[in-house]
Amino acid sequence: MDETVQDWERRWRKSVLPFAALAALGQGPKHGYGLAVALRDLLGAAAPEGTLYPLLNSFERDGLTVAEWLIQESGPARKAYRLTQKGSDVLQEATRRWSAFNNILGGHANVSLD
Amino acid sequence: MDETVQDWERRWRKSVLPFAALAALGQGPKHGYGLAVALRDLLGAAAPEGTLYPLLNSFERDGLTVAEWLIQESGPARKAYRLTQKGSDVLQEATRRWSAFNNILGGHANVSLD
DNA sequence: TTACATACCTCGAAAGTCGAGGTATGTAGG
DNA sequence: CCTACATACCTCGACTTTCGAGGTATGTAA
Repeated sequence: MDETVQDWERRWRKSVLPFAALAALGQGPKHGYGLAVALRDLLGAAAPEGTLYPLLNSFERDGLTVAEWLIQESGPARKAYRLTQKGSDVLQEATRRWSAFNNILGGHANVSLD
Repeated sequence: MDETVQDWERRWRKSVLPFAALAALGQGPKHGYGLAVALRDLLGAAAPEGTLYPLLNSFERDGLTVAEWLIQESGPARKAYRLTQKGSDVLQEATRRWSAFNNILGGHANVSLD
């Protein structure tokens, strides 16, 4: 809201981006640019491409996604990323943890995150 | 749960730690070691000291906390960190965003984070 | 032909992470 | 007395991550 919090935009984005990207991919395969657009809608702020593409590479490196080149009749080729089973598992676990920590933040501090 | 998710322990900790630390300080002033213990209870995993102390320094740098040395009659001196008004504001905003994104993860995807 | 949207990427400086190690005090056990 | 452990702080350096800037290319609309 006010500029007090502005300094934390960066930190917030850092924290939320990997999970937001995973969640967006969980709704169906997406290519880099399409994911950037989806994240802009989801988070209200653009994810820098210099962050997004290395992040997608790390997803592949960790076996969370597989990528496939889609050649179009018109326009540049697209590299589409699809969640693997492992990617789905991680997303589900991340969702569980996010929710658990949300309860802690909300004051129900007797919830464990183990 | 299983080892599939194990790789994401590090990423999860990275994401959650700044907020968990801020939330823990929101329940009252703490010194570094005490915060480490509180976080171990809260997150079920120890925050490395090599991460925690630089993080606390960044809190001070950003004006989220003020520190005060407490000399004890017995035992080593403690450096206690207390949230500033700005720190409180940031914690409140972070809590709001965490919750909003939790709704998105939970499937209520029409919630905005702006 | 200028501009913008789509679509990919790299580079390099800056920032952050974190295991290892260092310093010091107090307590408990052998 | 020596060892070990808990408390309590910190730095160092290798590593990873971030991200603004820049580069390449296609298609559309003014």
